[in-house]
Amino acid sequence: MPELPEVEVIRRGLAPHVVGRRVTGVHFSTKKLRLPVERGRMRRTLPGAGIAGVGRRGKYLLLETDTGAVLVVHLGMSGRLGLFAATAPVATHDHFRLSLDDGMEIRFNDPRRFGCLQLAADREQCDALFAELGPEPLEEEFSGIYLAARAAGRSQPVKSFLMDSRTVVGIGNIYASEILHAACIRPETAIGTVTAAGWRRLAEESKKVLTEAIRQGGTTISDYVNASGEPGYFQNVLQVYGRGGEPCHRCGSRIERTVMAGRATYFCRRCQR
DNA sequence: ATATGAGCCTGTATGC
DNA sequence: TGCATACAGGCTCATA
Repeated sequence: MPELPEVEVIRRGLAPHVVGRRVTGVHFSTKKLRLPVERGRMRRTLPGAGIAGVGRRGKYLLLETDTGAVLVVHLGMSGRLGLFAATAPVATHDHFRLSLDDGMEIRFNDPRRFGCLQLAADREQCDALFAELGPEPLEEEFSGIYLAARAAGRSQPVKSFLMDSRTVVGIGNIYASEILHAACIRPETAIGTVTAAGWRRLAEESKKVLTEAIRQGGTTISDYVNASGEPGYFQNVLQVYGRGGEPCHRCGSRIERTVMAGRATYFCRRCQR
């Protein structure tokens, strides 16, 4: 479900309600997630800790405590993170609940269980988890120059390259199609052939598309909701994703749908070269 | 090294 | 109504 904008919207929604609160308990489902959940360690570490901040790295959400420990949450395809009254009924697929001292709970719900929960003892362990990750797309270091340098001498399709978290974090299947359309570049273009101007447009449009998606509260196709349970609005302004057969808003040609590396891919043959 | 496909799971929509 | 199939926002591993 969530790409960078959705995780960022959840982060911003959660932070004002949980920073400064103290953890009073943790509860788990018995189901396994994509990675093993260290329930014992979390039970020993989290209760009593204060929440010092809510961070984000790519699609990972970070619950930072005043003991230095960081709870790292990834939502996978279908994960949700929300704030609920502790008295609210527990839902199917609620895999983790973090009880707070004001009677609220942060709940992680994930039907497909592609998400994961990890506990880093300190900042160093946390950074180690992210050692392979590329730059944040909204940071200055993410630029056309950077992309061109990373792509030099390689022949991967540009869509796969953009979706590779080692290239840049946070860009998933929806935003990859949207960014490529905004930059007028075909998804299958070999990265070795993209021009300097093309890379500059890709970096710029990545920033624009992701920023606007955050402003719109993310993209809700079927089930994404923010920390308060509300949908986003960016789906209403998607230019290509999910619009196969419909006219391009820019040139009127039919948007095409193909499959690349097993993922639905949308583009306009006329606008994107 | 690099590129694709399978696999991890459940839920929903579609067609027969 | 039931059943089979396809597909879904991510990521990792095996295989070519």
